[in-house]
Amino acid sequence: MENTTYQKWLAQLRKGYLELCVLIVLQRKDSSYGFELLQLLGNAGLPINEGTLYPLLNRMFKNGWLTSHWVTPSEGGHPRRHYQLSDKGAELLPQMLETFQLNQHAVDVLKELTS
Amino acid sequence: MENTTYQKWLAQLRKGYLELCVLIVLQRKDSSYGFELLQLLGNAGLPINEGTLYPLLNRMFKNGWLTSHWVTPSEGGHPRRHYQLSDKGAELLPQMLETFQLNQHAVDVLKELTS
DNA sequence: CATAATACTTTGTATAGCATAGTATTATGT
DNA sequence: ACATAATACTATGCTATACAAAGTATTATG
Repeated sequence: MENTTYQKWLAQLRKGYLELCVLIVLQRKDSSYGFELLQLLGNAGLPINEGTLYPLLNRMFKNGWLTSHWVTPSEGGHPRRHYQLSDKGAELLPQMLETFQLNQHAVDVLKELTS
Repeated sequence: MENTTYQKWLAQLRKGYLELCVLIVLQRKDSSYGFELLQLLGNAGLPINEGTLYPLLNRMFKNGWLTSHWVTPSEGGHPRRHYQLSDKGAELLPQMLETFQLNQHAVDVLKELTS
């Protein structure tokens, strides 16, 4: 239990960050769906909870950052809810990336501080 | 109001991140207090709300990441609550920095994805 | 025919950033 | 002497998100 507060901190650090990651993937892949993103991000070193991703996709859709449609796979299987970047999402992504990189830069600046 | 959801996202992205920044500053400066951190981070491009920073310092103290003592400035002025890195905080900081940089790396990996 | 895998939904909990208001002391200008 | 600004910290209420856990439904497998 030694690093419980660290684990809690980790969950906080992921706020906002996960949305950025989803936007990046959807820009690269054109279209994807929840279960695939779950595996894709997991394989990229970002294991993400079902109960995190699905509500997150829903929020991003409601915010107008994504468009969505249901797809029934021709090869059979459970219907999938596919998501794509909307115009708004495509406009937002570079802003978010810039902010993310500015944060990275600020950390580097602070590390140069002298007492 | 066009980017209200972007502003909300920004607030989310700072979660966890601000704590990391405070830890970095305290490692470099040995000791600091709320009002000074407010200005220091502001000057480094991270304007931070009073109502964000003071509770944040309190939480970090309660988590055992910081030690604290009150200082009455010899030159006069309002008493200041000084904070320093605790052993636990000093142990946590490199872990957090690594996580933060891994996140940066994951973003770079995702940007290399091909459809 | 039971089980696992695929795929999405819903509910409840904890936490953090922020806005706002409040308290208190010292310095400054007239 | 007195109002105002600057310094410095505290407290309250709101909103939003990550996660755990449980639930629903379909298809594939042994």
